[in-house]
Amino acid sequence: MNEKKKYTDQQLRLAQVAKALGHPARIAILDFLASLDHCYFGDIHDELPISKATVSQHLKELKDAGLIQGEIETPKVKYCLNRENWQQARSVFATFFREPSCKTGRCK
Amino acid sequence: MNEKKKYTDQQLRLAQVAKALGHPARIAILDFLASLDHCYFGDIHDELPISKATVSQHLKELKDAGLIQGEIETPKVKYCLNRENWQQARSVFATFFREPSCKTGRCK
DNA sequence: TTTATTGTTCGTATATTTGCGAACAATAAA
DNA sequence: TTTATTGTTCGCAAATATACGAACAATAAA
Repeated sequence: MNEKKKYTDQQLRLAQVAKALGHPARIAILDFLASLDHCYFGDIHDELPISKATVSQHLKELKDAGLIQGEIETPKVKYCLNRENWQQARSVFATFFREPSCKTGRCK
Repeated sequence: MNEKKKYTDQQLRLAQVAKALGHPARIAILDFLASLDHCYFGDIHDELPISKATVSQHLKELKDAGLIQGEIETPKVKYCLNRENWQQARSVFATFFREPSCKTGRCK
């Protein structure tokens, strides 16, 4: 048994999402995906100054964090935001930055 | 000269802050600091399941990201949020999660 | 069948992150 | 002076992250 507290689920999820956002390439990908309904791998690659292998890797991380989803449309791969988890992330951050008194009390 | 775009300052700053938030210990530290006006190193260490050397390291990262500030009050060290940068971070995230149409247009 | 297109995966190199104990610094107390 | 308190810094080990070229898979086109 540990003597000190571990982290809450909220803290773990927030850290997980923040980590996924912790690279400019991934931010650029999300900015891009948020600006349209969907697009293909090549479109994303064209937006970024890195190799396709690296883009693919960043996309995988975003997918693992639940922020985006990909779907094969042979011969292309279609990507889009996972809008549901995107809103969840938004709310997790909003809560984090909210005044502490609002988290516990009667703050709308 | 690079052929493809680099990242915008906004994207770089957001990634930098997100990276600083990308570990549960640092989230826990910020949650704690946000809940009070200030506190001392020992108080933070008591909240976390990690060694003081590691706590000190996490604090340094948060300080480097501009999210907190420390001040020596011999023999203790007082820590608190950097409220100004905290609000800036809040707004950078809020913008990021905002609908794209709101970023360019006439959205309040 | 051969060739082209579109991405993913593999293998590898390098850099960064995380974590800890030990040593250290600065001051105060005994 | 010696001892205790409070944190930081150093040195190191192990784990992750970042990046890329090459190889590969799946399909479509020639």
